[in-house]
Amino acid sequence: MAGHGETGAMTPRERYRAQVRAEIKERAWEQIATAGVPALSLNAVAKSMGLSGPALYRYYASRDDLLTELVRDAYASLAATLRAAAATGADLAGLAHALRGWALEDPQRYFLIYGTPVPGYHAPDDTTRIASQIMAMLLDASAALVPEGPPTLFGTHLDEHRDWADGHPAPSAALHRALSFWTRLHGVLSLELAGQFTGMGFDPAQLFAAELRDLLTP
Amino acid sequence: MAGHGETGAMTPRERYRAQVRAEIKERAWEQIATAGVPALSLNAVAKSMGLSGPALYRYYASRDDLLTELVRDAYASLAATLRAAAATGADLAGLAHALRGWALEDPQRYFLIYGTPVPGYHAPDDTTRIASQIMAMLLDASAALVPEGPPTLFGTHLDEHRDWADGHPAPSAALHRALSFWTRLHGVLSLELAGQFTGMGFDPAQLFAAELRDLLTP
DNA sequence: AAGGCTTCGTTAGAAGCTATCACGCAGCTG
DNA sequence: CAGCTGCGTGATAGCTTCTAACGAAGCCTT
Repeated sequence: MAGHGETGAMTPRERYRAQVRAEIKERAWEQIATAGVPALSLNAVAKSMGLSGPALYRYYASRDDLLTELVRDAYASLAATLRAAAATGADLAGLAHALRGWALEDPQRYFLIYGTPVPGYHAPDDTTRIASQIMAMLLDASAALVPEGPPTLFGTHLDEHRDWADGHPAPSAALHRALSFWTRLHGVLSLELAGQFTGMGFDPAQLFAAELRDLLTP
Repeated sequence: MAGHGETGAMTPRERYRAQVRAEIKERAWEQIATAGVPALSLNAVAKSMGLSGPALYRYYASRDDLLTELVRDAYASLAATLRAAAATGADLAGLAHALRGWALEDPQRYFLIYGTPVPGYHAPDDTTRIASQIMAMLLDASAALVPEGPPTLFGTHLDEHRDWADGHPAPSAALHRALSFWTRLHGVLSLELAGQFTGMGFDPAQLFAAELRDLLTP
């Protein structure tokens, strides 16, 4: 039942195995960060560690398996970042700031979660669990500052489709705000990270800030 | 100086060549649409046409070359769609509708333009020209219905960085609106196309409509 | 109309990748 | 300390992109 990150109470073999698995992920990360996911090569990772190609298959069943693990880690990293921000009393704006910082830290990691989907690929179940944790944090922060107002058309639609909120007591206006928060910030962020604004002259950070302002003061 | 799409005044060789190039792109498109860009294989395309692998290199210098051509076509297709909508008197909402329809028609084509960037890759120059044409249409539509109002913070920032508007006479408020239009709709659309809303129960179209409404009535 | 030149498609091959297998060796474990 | 478990290796199959050399077909000019 060991082998889930805790370094205590492991046999030497398990310790070694965990260490090698971690180093493999680290090297894979570097490759992805510099050349993108399609350039990730198990062979190159192995050679960069002084190993021969097939050796990696002792640690990951396939290239897809390794990638899945990286997706899992990316989700966990984002959730931890947002959780840390929320723990220090950050409101929606604070979460937005944390999100942007996390994304700029490693754009390819962001795209590993929110980028172009591969038609065949299905994310593992636990990532959707983490995703709903992230959503829960967003809902908390949204509910904390949702003002009075007439119910929106989409809000009434959400009233009948709020299963995804997983029993969260937030009013539908907060659900709507959380979704807009997500989609708008992703809109600015993904286009910025993709370099779609390069050469346009303006500062993407200010566009992000403007979108955030518009989101918080309706 | 021939060979740019017009079928008239071509030697038989040029005709044949253009035809084969078109069929290659068509097959490549099918592969991308069903299995994504990483699954695009020149070999498979060749075999599906009854050719042997290396034959394709008479028509495209490399796999990247073919992909670049597809990116070009995707840009041109989007621009044509928006232009057609604008020609029938569509306002910003009409453009949004056209954009969404075009994206849903072939999600991978959308991601080919706005999806995860490959760190090494640089889009050819003419695509940025088409991109600025698209931007010009957006600016036209934005300027057509920009109401009075106090200048936004980001608007004043744009006043000093409006080179990308390419001499368009729209006020900075219209520039701001066009950018928000772009980023917000891309935010909803890309997440929807990526399947990030699947299992959440609500209707992405209604979220799109809500974002559009919010965009048009400030 | 006939020769010559251009272009096309082929096979063969190099280099790279994922992934599997069989083997030997080292080290943990009882 | 003996034995078993797990690790790393090289060999191999099959896939990929892409280059090179060769033969054949067709267009163009004379």
